[in-house]
Amino acid sequence: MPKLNPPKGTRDFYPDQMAWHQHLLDAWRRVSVRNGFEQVQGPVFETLELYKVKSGDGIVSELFSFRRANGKTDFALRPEFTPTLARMVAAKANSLPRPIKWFCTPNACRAERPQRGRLREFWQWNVDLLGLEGPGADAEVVFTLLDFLQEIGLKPDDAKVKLSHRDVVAQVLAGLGLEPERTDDAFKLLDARDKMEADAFAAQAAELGLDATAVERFTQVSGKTYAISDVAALTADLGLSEPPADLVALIDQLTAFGVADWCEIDLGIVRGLAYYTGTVFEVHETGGKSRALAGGGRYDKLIELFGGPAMPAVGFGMGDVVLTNLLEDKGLLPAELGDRPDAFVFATDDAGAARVAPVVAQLRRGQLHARMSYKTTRNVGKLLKDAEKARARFAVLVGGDQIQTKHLATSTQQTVSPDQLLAQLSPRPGAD
RNA sequence: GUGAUCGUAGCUCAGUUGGUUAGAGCACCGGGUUGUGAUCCCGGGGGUCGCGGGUUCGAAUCCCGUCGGUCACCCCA
Repeated sequence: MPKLNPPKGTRDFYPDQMAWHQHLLDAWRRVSVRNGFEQVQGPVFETLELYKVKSGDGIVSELFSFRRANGKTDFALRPEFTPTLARMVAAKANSLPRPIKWFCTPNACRAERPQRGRLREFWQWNVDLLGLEGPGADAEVVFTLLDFLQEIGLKPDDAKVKLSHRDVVAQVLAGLGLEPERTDDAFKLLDARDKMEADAFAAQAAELGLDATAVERFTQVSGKTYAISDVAALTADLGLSEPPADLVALIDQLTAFGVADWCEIDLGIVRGLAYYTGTVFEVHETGGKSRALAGGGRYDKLIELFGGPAMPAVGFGMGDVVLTNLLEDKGLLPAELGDRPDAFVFATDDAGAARVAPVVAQLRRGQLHARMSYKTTRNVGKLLKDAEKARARFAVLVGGDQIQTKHLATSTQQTVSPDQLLAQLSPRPGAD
C-alpha cells in the first residue's frame, strides 16, 4: 500500500483544528444572523457550464472538473459560490421577498498550486444583499463584515477596509484624458500596481494614452490611501472641483453605521473581476503584505447574466485561510475551544464500577455532556487529572455506597443522592 | 505551468571525516506510590532515517532522480 496522503492543498481537521474551524463557522453564522441574513447552501459541484458563464473558458484550467464514466456532462467542484447564488436567485427572482439577504459558508476548490494564504480547498463566508440599490446597502454589507472582524477580536488598528468605486475611478481616468473604451485595461493595470516597479507602471499608464501630467497624477493618487474624513484632500489631489458624489454618499452611510474608523479610501482597489459595477472594497491587514482577508463590491449586472431579471446586488467573500493565518500571527486564536464536558464520571472502588454506566446514561438523557474514564485504576488523583484534562466542569466520583460531585474550578466536593445528581450538575445561567 | 528551499518518532531535535541491533526531551498509552487535580517511580507503543536508484566491504550520512511540505512568480472568482 503506498502512502495515503491527503490531496495536495487540502487539510485534515483533527479535533483541535476542527474545534477552531467550527468556532469560525459559528462566528460567521452568528454575525450573519444578527445582521439579518439567512443561510443558504448549494451543491458542492455544478455543471462546468455554470462556471463558464461569468468567467469564460479560461477558468477551466483552474477548476477540478470531471465527467462520469460514460457520461456526457462535464461537472466541476465549485471554485466559488457566486455562480450558484446567481443561479438560485435568477430561478426564483420573482417570488423571493426583497431585499434578498443571504449568507453561506461553503467550501470551495481551486486547482492552483498551494502557497501561503491559498490552498486547494478552503471555506469562504459569502454575504450578499440583492434587490436593493444605493449606498445604504453597500454600507450594511461592509458593516456586517466589520461586525465579524470585531467579533473575532480584531481592532481598527489591525485591519482596514479599503474602499473604492469603479465609477469614480472611471470618471477620474476620463478626466485625465483616458479613452472610455480603455477603462477596463486601466482597471487591470491598477489591480496589478502593487506588484510592479514604479517606472514600469508609469510606462504602461503612458501606453494607455495618458500624457505625462495625467500619468503622474494617476500614479500618485492610486498609490495613496485617504482617511474617510479626508475626502477634501482626495478631491484636491484629483484636481476635481467637487468631491465625487458616489464616494461621499457611501462615506455618509458608513459613518451612519458607525464604522468610519475601520475604513479608508484607496482608489487603487478595483478588484480583478470584470463584473463589479460600483463600490468595491478589500480588507487588508494594516501594514501587512499578505493577500486580502476579504473582498467584494457591487455587481448589478450579474443576475441578468445568469438569466434572471435586472437586480442590483452587493456582497463579499472571506476565506478561512488568510484569516486564520492572521489571527495566528496576532495570537488571537483562542485556546481550548473543544466542547467542555459537564461531567467526567469514574469509579473510586470496584463496587462503584458497576454504577458508572447507569450514572452516565442518566446524565446523558438529561441533556448533559457526560464522559467517563475507561481506565481500571482507582487512583483518584490520576482520574481527577484526567477530568481536568478533559476540561470537565464536574468530576463525578462513583463509589459502591455513595456518589460525590466535585466542582473542578472551586474544588467543592459533596455527596449527592442519585436523584439529585442531574439537577446539581445542570449548568445554571451565570455560573461556569 | 516556472523558480527557490526543506524532508530522522506525533512535536522539537541529536546522530562524531560513511562503521555493530538509529537516540533524547516532550507528547501519548498502561500501572504504582491504599488514593483528591502537584511532584515522583516503573513499564509500553511508535521510525524500512520521504521514496527509488547509484557509489562503497558498509549509507540517515556521498551522488542522481522522484514525491511531499513551505515560500515566491503566473493567476487570484
